[in-house]
Amino acid sequence: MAHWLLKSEPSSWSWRQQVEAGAKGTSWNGVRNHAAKRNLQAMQVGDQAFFYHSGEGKEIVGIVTIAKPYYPDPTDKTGVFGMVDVRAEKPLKTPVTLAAIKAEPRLKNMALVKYSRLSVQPVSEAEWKLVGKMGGV
DNA sequence: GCCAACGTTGGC
DNA sequence: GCCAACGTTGGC
Repeated sequence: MAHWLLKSEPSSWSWRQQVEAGAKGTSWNGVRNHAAKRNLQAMQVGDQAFFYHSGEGKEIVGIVTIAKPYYPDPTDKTGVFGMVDVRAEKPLKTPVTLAAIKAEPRLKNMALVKYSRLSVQPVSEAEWKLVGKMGGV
């Protein structure tokens, strides 16, 4: 099972809204970047992803599960981009901040640090475990 | 096909 | 509010 990281500005879509969406989940739409698209396409149902708040917070706040694999994004008129469905799994007991990630040498290769603008990122098994531990999961 | 200009993202 | 990174656009 692969792991991922999804970024969102809380002002447009927050962890709280994701939780309130409940078990049915919601579509992760609006991705308009080809590298991010490739990651979305690689996702499988049951994969888990960190939910990261950019801008306000700058921290990983929760874990979501992929509920539906890649399908066309109706908000994209060009038809080039797609999306997946995700549902909130659980919050981190302690949010893991970007500062904490940057301060941890074993996380220096995380995409979040190296490719900060990429909105859908892969997370390695080692990174997933360590960040989970830091977050009290 | 190159590259300058421009827009967007997101950390600081 | 600034600016670096980076993707996209458009002139040549």
